Amino acid sequence: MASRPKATILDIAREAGVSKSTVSLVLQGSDLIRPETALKVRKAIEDVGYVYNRGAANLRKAHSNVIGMVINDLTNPFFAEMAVGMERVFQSAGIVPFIANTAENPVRQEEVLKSLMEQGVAGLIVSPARGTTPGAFRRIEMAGLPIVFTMRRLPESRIPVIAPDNHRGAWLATAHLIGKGHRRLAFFGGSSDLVVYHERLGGFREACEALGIAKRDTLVVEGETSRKGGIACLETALAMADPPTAALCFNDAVAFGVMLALRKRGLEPGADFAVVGFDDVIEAQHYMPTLTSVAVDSAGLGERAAHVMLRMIQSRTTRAEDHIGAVNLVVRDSCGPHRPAGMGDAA
Amino acid sequence: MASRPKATILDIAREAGVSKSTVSLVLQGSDLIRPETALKVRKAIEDVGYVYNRGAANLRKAHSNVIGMVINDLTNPFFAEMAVGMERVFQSAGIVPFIANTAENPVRQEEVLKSLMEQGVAGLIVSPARGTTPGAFRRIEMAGLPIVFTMRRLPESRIPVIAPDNHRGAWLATAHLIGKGHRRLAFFGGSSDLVVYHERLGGFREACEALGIAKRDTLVVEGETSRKGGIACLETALAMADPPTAALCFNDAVAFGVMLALRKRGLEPGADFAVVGFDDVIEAQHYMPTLTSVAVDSAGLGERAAHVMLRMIQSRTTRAEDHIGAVNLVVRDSCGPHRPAGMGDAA
DNA sequence: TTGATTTGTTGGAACGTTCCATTTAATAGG
DNA sequence: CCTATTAAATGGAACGTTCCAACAAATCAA
Repeated sequence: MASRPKATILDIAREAGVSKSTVSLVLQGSDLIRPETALKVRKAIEDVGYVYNRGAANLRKAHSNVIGMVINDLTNPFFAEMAVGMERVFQSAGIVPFIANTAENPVRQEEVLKSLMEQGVAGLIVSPARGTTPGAFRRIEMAGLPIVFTMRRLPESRIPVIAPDNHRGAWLATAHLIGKGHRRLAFFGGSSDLVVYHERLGGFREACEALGIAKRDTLVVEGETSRKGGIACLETALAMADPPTAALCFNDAVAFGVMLALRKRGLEPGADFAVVGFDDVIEAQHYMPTLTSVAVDSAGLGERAAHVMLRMIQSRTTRAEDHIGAVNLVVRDSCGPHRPAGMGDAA
Repeated sequence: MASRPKATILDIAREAGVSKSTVSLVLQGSDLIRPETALKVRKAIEDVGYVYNRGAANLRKAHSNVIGMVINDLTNPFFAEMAVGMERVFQSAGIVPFIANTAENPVRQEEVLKSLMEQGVAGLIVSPARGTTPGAFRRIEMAGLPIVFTMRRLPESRIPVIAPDNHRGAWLATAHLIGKGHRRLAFFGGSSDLVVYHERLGGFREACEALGIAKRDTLVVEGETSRKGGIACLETALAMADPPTAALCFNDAVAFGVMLALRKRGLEPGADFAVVGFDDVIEAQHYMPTLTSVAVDSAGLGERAAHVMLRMIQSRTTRAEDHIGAVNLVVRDSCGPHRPAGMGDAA
């Protein structure tokens, strides 16, 4: 039913008794058209139920108003927060972000990128899936399409990156744990095929060294970056001879998993074992106990990425500087009481 | 830099020494082409860094392989879970879903829908923003574009809906609370401009009536469908003369807010006040206490929606039947231990 | 040999826009 | 009254694909 053969600009022209060029001008809001004519045209547009065909338009002007946002894990609230930040700035620039999920699957990522490019997006904001091959973005770069990475960076690539200061964040968190008196520390979750992993782990290691924790009192357990991964990490750690008493987790999801596993063993997070997360997703302040975490300002990073992208599009360049976002440690309850509450920040 | 004037099918033809028609055939994987020719062409494609222009193609065949998914709140994990379900089925059908967020803003929704249509999507899966005007989808229907609603339905619309059995879910949850011995019940969160709200509230009311709770022992507090909304609802309720001892919440986010607010007042969710959520997002099983909630099988609903959409596209119809998904109550700890515990004395 | 058939390949006309160059109409200057 | 100037509207040639009708070469039937 319905499905008449789709109105075009010519149908409108006929309906309004003008030429297609006039209609086109009206559609673009040109002031070369007499207001009354424009009105007549707009009415016709409404009448025939016209929908603009951007594909056809792009054929001539190649100036799409959509950018693609490719995310490795949509179910991580972190990315949703970031997306919201981006949308804020894109909206006011009249451009629409389409989001696509790769579910951490490089093959899927390839498909999604292909589709987005074919669709003629003006730019790409990507958080690459784990295991992305180095050459995966060559075609996009060759096409001269603006692209920025968020959160993750690829080993050799020259593509600009917007990411938090992972090194410093990990350093701060580790120092906090040591300041609490812990002497046997662990780093939980993540895997070494991620550059971020090395950054965070590096911060952890340096802080340990600088603050006098011997390397042999330090434990690193790789694992999935999810609650499940966190649970597994804790199990592994507690099975060791001289188990750690505190852990910095690769991200909040892992931290939640760790706390969960502690509870299941009858241990109290904070009192019996200190845990710090990374990302400071909204849930962090709602957990029991509330989670001390490295806040990375996800929405802010999203906004920043969007701005960088806009600038790249405007100046039609494919280069831009990296941007390392400030981080700060939000101290809550998951590392035990830190003095009488009162001037705490855990809101 | 870079940005050579973009290779087209003709450049490939020249490079490979064949005609553009041949290239086109190769791109479509036609078996009318001699394998060695195809190989030659594919090599040329690689060499010139060609990217297919789907806009141009659609000009002729109008057969896009993307569908748009428009959701009202990307930060609600519920939708992420649903999106993942959809993606699963779409992927195997070779179609790519693009997700766009409306942030519960009808104006934004309008823009997003417009953009998606202009882009020539093959169909639309929409969870309408609150306050969507009745006519918002007229143009889409006029265009004969397949569209299905998820989760929410519009008052008068004939657009097919995929949603959980809200009425029954609320009924079950309410019955559970009453079975626990509660006699003064509240319904927290949501607002009456949502059809879902009336469905859930309806289930709540009917259960109360059927199980002998007088209407005056029943409290309904509208509010935002977020943690913040939940907090506000609880404050309001506890300020009443004869406060309720249990609440069914519009969704899990509200329930989390309520539990939070209880804690802040020194009350223990489950023991001092029972709360039930709706949606059963993953977090529900990780909270302290774990949240009793109505599981709606979000991923399953996503899959179902995707299937319906595929069928609509194939049979090029714009009609389909509603689908009401089964629900079931997942009992956890937020309503207290299983014995008919002490009620009464709140606040 | 000749015509018919099959197998690969190809030119050209769409598709719905934009935009340049032009035309037409109206206004002003002399 | 004629010519410049300005304002408003227009025709037509792109843009990068698909697909139909047509073609050439090779194979087959007689």
